[in-house]
Amino acid sequence: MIRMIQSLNEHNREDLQEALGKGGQKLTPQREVVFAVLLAQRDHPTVDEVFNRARESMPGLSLATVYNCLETFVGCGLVRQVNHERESTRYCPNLAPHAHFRDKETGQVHDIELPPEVMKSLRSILPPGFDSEVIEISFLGRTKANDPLHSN
Amino acid sequence: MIRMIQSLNEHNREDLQEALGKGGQKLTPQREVVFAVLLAQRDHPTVDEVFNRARESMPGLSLATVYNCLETFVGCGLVRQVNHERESTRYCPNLAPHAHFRDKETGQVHDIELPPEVMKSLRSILPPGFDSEVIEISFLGRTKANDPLHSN
DNA sequence: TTGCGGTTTAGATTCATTCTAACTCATTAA
DNA sequence: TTAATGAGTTAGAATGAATCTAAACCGCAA
Repeated sequence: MIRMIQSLNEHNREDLQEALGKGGQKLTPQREVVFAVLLAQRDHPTVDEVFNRARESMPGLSLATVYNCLETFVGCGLVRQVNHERESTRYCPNLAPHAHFRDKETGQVHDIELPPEVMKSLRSILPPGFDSEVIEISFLGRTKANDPLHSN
Repeated sequence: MIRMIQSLNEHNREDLQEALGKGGQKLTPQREVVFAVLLAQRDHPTVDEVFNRARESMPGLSLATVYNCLETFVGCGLVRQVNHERESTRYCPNLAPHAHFRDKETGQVHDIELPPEVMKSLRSILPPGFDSEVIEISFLGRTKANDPLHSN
């Protein structure tokens, strides 16, 4: 698939700048390109994938910078890390609470919406004294129909 | 803590032998020692931790063998891998369905029982066409009281 | 213009894990 | 008894994602 990496639109750039600002960080050209890559194709790319896509519009970009940018985004709460077993970390700009479904065959990662009731029932299984900030839920399996609505 | 690594009791050795046999694998002295280490202290050790504990009773044991043994156990369904972020894989002989709670401060991993209703409600959030074999749930947070009942 | 701090960069380093090839050892075949 | 087979074990090399390091860069304030 040929895909032009356009820069961020006005709205997204403002969001990015604001979130970075709150975390005491600046908006740089590199950060803008890396963020644009994440928004352009929401397929949970690895750092290498982000790197390769970003270099299409910014050839001088270095891998270390992509690591730095993504770490900064995570620190500012703009982006979530997704880990499966010990494979390369993937990145996802979907901030709504959601689980991940990993297709055993294709390796593709799909977002699964998490209704509040389910979150609540999960929190309820913690014994007293256990205080959880983050809950990670991941499914591993197969997708029979490739529902395009959920294949991001 | 000083801890003697005893070998397996009759009952556990039989279980191990049977499970290995079903997977077309043999019971070897190394596998017995590694399995005994997992049963002796259910604290989700890393490979290195297993290695160090196992060498107390079998000094010639090699790290590669520990990797091999643990992989064999996982293949035979005797043991589960536990991953958190991209830290070293940990191993756990608790086969009942359970989630993991990771203490942000100590790094300790606690098993959290998973009632069938919760499993069901989780399965129900998958859109049609998504068929999941494995569900991994992990909490990250703090434990206020160090409840000894759950600190394995 | 100079200095400063944060950012970017290339390359080196780390470290868990996997791979490789030699070796051991029990069992089977000759 | 000996040879052959094959799974398991071993030490060390190789891999690869991620981190570290030190130099270069850049916008900005003094």
